[in-house]
Amino acid sequence: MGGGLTGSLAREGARPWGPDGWELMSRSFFRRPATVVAPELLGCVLVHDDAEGRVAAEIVEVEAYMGSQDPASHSYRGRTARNAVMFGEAGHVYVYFTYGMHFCVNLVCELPGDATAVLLRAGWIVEGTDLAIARRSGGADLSASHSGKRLARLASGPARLCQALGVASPQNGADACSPDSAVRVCAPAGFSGLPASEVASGPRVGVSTAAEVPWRFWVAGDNAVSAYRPHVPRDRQRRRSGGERLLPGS
DNA sequence: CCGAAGATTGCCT
DNA sequence: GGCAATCTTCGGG
Repeated sequence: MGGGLTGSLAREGARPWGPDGWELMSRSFFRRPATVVAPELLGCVLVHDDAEGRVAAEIVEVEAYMGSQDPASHSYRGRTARNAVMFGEAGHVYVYFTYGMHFCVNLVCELPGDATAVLLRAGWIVEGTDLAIARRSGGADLSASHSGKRLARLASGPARLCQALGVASPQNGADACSPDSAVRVCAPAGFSGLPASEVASGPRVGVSTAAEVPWRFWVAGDNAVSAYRPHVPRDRQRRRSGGERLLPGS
């Protein structure tokens, strides 16, 4: 196949990512409910520039979080230091830290105070593949041996996407609609979302409340979309070093 | 391929 | 103190 680009495209017939024909998403695009914005972000490209270089990913899986109406949203119980960006201007990036080791990235929607957002769950790297691989493999240079399956996993999952793009706490609050921002979202000129036939939806992943609403959207058939895993409540929190054991005879 | 379990920090009850 | 919008490794099939 071609070979001019640094990354592969997720879909046949898509406009190739490059310097021409792509433009920044407008603020007004994000000033709508997250459930409307979310599916339209599929096919757009998230870009992050830093001292190491540029990595860009086509967005292929997202979830909407609906603020005070949505018990699964970080903003459901009001503003805190952590979620403050969600309560601000649309088009900004809300990055949060979770599970003691991972970052995830959202795009803020609607009007200030609404605190709705779209979580970016998976992407295809379309620029900066070598840097993305280096970041995901902890610095080891494994770029030679990369099958399509392994490439698909590079940014498949919200924390993998952030790691591949180098997005973390310093990027929290960045304005994705500003040409001067390190983090931006772009779309082909005139883009108004993928054809409905290419968009699938279903329940959100890893969410224990409001599991019934189909607010997860993905590019139908895309290899980088994580398989659906229903939420499983924890109860295996025991088991520290030091020999806790199950009761005998139960 | 699949399921189970550990890692590791900060937020919220 | 519990557990999270997760990922990885490891062991078995």
